[in-house]
Amino acid sequence: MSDLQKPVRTIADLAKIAGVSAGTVSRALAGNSLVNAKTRKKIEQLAREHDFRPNQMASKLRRQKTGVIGVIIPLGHDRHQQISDTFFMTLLGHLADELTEKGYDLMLRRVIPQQDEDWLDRFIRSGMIDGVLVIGQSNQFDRIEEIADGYLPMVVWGNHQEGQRHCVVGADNRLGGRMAAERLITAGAKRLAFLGDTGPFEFAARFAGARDVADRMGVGIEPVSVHLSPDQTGREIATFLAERRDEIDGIFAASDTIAFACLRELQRMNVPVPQQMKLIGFDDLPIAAQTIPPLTTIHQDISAGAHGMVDLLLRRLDKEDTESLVLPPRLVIRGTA
Amino acid sequence: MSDLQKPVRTIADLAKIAGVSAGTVSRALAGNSLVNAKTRKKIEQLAREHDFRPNQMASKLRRQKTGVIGVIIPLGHDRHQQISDTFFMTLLGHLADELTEKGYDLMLRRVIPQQDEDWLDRFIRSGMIDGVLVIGQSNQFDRIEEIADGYLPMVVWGNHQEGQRHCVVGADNRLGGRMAAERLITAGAKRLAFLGDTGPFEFAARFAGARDVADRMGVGIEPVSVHLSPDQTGREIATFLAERRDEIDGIFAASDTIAFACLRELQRMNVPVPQQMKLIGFDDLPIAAQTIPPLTTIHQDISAGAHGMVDLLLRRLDKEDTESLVLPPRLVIRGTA
DNA sequence: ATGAAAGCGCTAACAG
DNA sequence: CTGTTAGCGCTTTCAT
Repeated sequence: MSDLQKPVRTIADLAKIAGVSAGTVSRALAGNSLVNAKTRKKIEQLAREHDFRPNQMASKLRRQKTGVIGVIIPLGHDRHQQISDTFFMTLLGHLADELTEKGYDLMLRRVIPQQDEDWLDRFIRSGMIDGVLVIGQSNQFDRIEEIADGYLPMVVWGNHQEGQRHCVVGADNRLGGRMAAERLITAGAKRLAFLGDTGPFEFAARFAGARDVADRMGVGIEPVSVHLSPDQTGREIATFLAERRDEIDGIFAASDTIAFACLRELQRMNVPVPQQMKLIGFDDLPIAAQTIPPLTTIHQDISAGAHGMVDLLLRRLDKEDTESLVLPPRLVIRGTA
Repeated sequence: MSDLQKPVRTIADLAKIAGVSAGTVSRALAGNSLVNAKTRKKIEQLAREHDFRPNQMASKLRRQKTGVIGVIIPLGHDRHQQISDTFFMTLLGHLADELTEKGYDLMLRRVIPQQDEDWLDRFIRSGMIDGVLVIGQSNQFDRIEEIADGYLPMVVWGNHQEGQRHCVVGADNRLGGRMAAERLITAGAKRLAFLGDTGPFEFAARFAGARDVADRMGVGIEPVSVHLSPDQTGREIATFLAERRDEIDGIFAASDTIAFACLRELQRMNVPVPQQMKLIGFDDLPIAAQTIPPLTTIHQDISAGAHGMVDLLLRRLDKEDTESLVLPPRLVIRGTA
C-alpha cells in the first residue's frame, strides 16, 4: 500500500531489492531461459510492484537496434500541403497498423529537401531507426538512388523507373495515366489538360501515360502546373479555367484531391460535368464516390501498398535484396467521365 | 576522392583525426561558443568530409532528453478503423507540421487498450519520449486521469468534463450536439436518431447535447450504435434504415465519416435528402462540401486544435500546469439539413 | 544459474 | 579554450 520507498528507476535498483545482480534482472525481464524460474517470478513480481520500466534508450544504445522504423515524407515540390494530403495520410495510417502488428514503433518526420540537402542520410544515420520508409519520391529521385546503394533497409512509395536501384512500391502510374486518357477520349473528349505539377515522378509518369495515348489518338494534351497547398489549388485552377476552359473538354487531374478542387470550381462556374467538361482523378479516395457527380478515377489499393512496403522492409532488415512491387491501377467509372 | 580510410563512426574517431579530445568535438558540433572558432571550423570540415553523424541514441541517453514527442492513438472501442479515420489522420498531419517546426520528432503508436492495460504508462515511461499527445480519449478517460496526476507533459485531444484533471484540447462537443439537434429541428425534423457509439466521451457529449435540446423541444431522440470500421459502418446503417426509417425524419451522425456512409445508404434506398430525411454530421471534413447534397455539419477547427495541443505541451515541458482549451464549434448549413 | 566487468557513444562537470 | 573523467541505464561476454 504505502509507496514511500524511493522509486525503482533502474535495473540496478531492482537488482538490489531482489538481492541479485543487474545482469540477472536484465535476463529475467528479457525472458531469458537461463534464469531460474523461481528467481524470474520473483523479479517479475517485484518489477510489477514497483512499477518498473526499463529505459529503452539505454537498451537500444547497448543493443544497437532500436525497434523503430522511420517514416519520412519529403516535401520537395510543395512545401506545405502533402503531409495533410489525404492519400499520404491514409497510407500512413495503414503503415502504422502494419508496423504495430509487427512490433515496431514508428517515427514520423516531415522534411523540406530544399532546406536540407542531407534529409535522408541524416535520418538513416541518426542511430534512431532500424529502417526507413519514404512516402513519396517528390522530386528527390536521384538522392534516393544514391542512398539505396549503401543502405539496404529502405522502401519507398512511388513510381518505378526502368533500371532504378531503390526498392519501390506503388501503382503503375504510367499505365494509370493511359487508362485515364483513354477514358476521357472514349467519353468524347478531344482536347485534354493535365492538372498537376509534373515535377514529382509519380505525376510525371501519369502525365507521360496520358500523353502516350493522346499522341496515338491524335488528341492534344498539355500539363497545367497546380500546387497542392489548400488555398493555392483552388485559385490556380480557377485562373486556369477562367482563361482556357473553352479550349479544352477533358481534364485529367493528377490526384483526387486536385480533382475535387477542380470539380468545385467547375460547379462554381456552372460548367456542366460531364456534358461540357469530362474529369477524371487518380487515387480513388473513399469520398470519390460521394461528390457531385461522383468522381471517375483511377483506383490505387492503399492497403495492399502499405502491406507490401512493410513486408519488403522486414525482408530487407533480414538482409534480403528485394525487388520492387508494382501494383495494378484500376479504372473506376462514375459520373464525371 | 578516395574513401578507403576506415569510416568515422564516433566522436572519438573524429577527435583522433582532428587531434583534439572527444569533449571538444562534442562541443564544436553542438555549436558551443566556448570552442575556438578556428578549431570549430576545422572539426566541422572534418565531420563533413568523413560524413560523420553523431549517434542520437547515445546523446539522448546521456542528456536524458530525447527531442521526441509521442503521439498515441488508443483504439478502445473500435479496434480497426480510427487510425485510418480521416479526422484523426488530418489532426495528426497538422501535429506533425507543428512539432517539426518546433524541432521535435514524432513517434506514433497505435494501441488497443483492451489488450494492454498499461498502454499509456508504458509509452510515457519508456524513456523514448519527452512528452505525449493522446489522440482521442476513446473509452479510456479514467486511465488518462490517473496518469495525469503524476505526469505533466501530456495533452489529450478529446472532450472536456467538468473538473477533470488532464489537460485536454477539443471542441465543445455538447454545445456542438445542441447546435446539431437545433438545426435538425429548425429544418423541420420531429423524430431524431443519433448515429454513433456513445461509448467514447466525445460522442457521448455530442449525444447529450442533442438530447438536451430534443427534450426541451419535446422531440424524441435515440442513439443507434454504429461501428467505425469501414465495412461495418455501411451495413449497420443499412440495417438500421431498412427497419426504422419510417419512424424518424432527422439523423445526427456522430462524425462526418458516419454521415457520408449514411448519405450513401439513403441514396441507395432512394430516400430524398433533405426532403424526407434531414442529416447533419460533425467535423466538417474538407469533402463535406462536395457530397450530394453537400453535408450540413458542425465545424471543428483542426488546425487550431493541433496548434493548441503543441503549444500547451511545450509549456508543460517547461513545467507549467496549463489549463484545457475548449474550441467553439460552428454550425455550417449546407444541403442536407 | 548467477555475478562481475566492460562497454554502447555521447555529454558535462571539473580542472586547468 | 580544451582535456580528463565519470557516467546515462542497459546488455552481454566471461567466469564461476
